[in-house]
Amino acid sequence: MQNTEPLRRLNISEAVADTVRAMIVDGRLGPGERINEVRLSEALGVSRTPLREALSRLASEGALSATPAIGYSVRPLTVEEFEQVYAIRPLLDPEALRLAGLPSAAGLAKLEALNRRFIEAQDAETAITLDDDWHRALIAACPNKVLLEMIDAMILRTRRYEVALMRETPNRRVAGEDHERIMAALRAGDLPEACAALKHNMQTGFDPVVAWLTARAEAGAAA
Amino acid sequence: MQNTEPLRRLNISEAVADTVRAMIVDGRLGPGERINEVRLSEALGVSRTPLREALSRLASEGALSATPAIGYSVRPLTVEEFEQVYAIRPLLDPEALRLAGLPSAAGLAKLEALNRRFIEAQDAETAITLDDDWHRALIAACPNKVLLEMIDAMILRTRRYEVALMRETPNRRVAGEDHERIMAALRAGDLPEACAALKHNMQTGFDPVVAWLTARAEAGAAA
DNA sequence: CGACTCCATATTGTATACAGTATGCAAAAC
DNA sequence: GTTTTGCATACTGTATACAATATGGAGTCG
Repeated sequence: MQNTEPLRRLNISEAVADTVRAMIVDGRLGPGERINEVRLSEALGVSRTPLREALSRLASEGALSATPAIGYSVRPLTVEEFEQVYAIRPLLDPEALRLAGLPSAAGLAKLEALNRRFIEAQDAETAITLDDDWHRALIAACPNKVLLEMIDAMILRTRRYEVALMRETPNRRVAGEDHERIMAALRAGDLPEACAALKHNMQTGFDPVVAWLTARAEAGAAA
Repeated sequence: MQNTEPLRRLNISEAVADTVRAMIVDGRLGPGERINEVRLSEALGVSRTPLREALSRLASEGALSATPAIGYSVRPLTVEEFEQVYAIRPLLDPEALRLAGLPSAAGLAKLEALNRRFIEAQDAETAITLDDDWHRALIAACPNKVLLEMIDAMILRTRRYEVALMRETPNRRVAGEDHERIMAALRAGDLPEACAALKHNMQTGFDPVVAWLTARAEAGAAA
C-alpha cells in the first residue's frame, strides 16, 4: 500500500517546470536572460523534450517569453506590469479574506507566528517567503479556489522583484504594522475592518517597490 | 527594418494550441474526453512533439488536465468552478471599465452595433461570441493589460458552457437590457453608474447558467 | 576606417524511435 | 456464474536524430 497523497510523482516535465520556475523566481536565471535548451537540459540531467514542455508551460504562465526561431528568455517584469499586477491584488485579496471569514484561534496563532518570523528574518529571501506565506495563510480558508490560484500566480510573478528591493532596503516595519493592524481587526471579530486594512496594505504596501523599480529603470536602461 | 508588430507567425506548436483550444471551446472535444496524441497529431498533420507542447500549455491554462502515464483529457468545468470564476468577474470587469473611462463616440457606436447583432444573432455560438466581444470592447481602453488578460482567460474558460445554455434556452432579452442600461449610463457620461450596472450584470447575468449546470449535474451524473 | 556580404557554427523546431506503463480481453480458478 | 490472473496491445513518457533558421566573425568593398 502507498500513501493516499503523493501516489504518483513520476513526471519529469512537471518537476522540471518547478525547478526552472524556482530558478527564475530566486534569480539564478536573471530577467532577460536567454535559455539555451541544450545547456539547461544537460544541467538538469534530462533531454530537451521534457524541458521544452516545461518551458512551454512557463511561457504560458508569463514567466518566460517565446520568440519563434530564437527561443525562450526570462521575461523581465516592467515597472508598468508590476504596477498593473499590484493594481489587481487590492481587488482580489480583500474579497478572498471576506469569503474566508474570521480565522480560528489556531489560524490566528499561525498568522502571528509567521509575522514574528517575518519581522525577525535575517535575509531578504526568507523575509519575502514568510510575507507571502502570511498572505496565503490569511486567505487559505477561502472556498473560491480559482481566486486563490490567481492570487498565487501573481505572488510568484512579482516575488523576485520584492526580494531584490528587500535586499537593498530591508525595512520590514511598515509591512509588519500592516499585518498587525489586520490581525487586530480579526482578533476583534471585525471582518470588514480587516478587509479594509488588507486593501490598504495591498494598495500602498508596494509603492516602495514601484519607486525603486522606476528609479532603477531611469538610472540604467542598459542594466 | 522590421515591422514592429507580428512579423511572422510560423509557430506550429502555438498554432496547434490555438486550434485545440478552439476545438475544446466549441465542443468538438467534449468535457472529460481523453486526448489520443497519435490520432490528434495525425488529424492536425503534425507530429506528437509540437502537439504535446501545445497540450502542456493548455493544461497550464486549465483547459486540459494531465494525469501521469494516462495522458491529457478535456477538463470539465464543475458547477463550483463555474460559480467561482463568475464570483471573480464582478471584481475585475467594473474596475477595468473604471480604468478605461468613458468611451469615444466611435467606441459607443461599436458597442451599440455589437449589441444589436447580439440580440438578432441566429445561433447560440454567434450570440455568445458577440456577447464576449461586447464585453471586451467595453473595457478595451483599459490601460491595465494584465487585468484584460485575466478577464480574457476567464471568458475562454467559461465560453462553452454559455454556448450550451444558450442553445437550450436562447433568451437574450435580459442580457440585452443589461447592456442597454450600461450604455445608457455611458451616454449620460455617468461612469460610476455604468460600473455599478456592469457589476450587477456580472453578479446576476450568469445565474441561469449556474442553475442549468446544477440541474444537469443533479439529473445525470453519468453524463 | 566603416559597413556589408558570405559562410561556418550554434541553436531552435520538428520528426521519429524506443522504453515503460496502463488497458482490455481471454482463459482459468473458485 | 463470478472473480482473478496473465498476456497482448495501445498509449504515453523520454531520448535521439535530422532539418531549418539565426548568429557571429572573417574577408571584402566603398
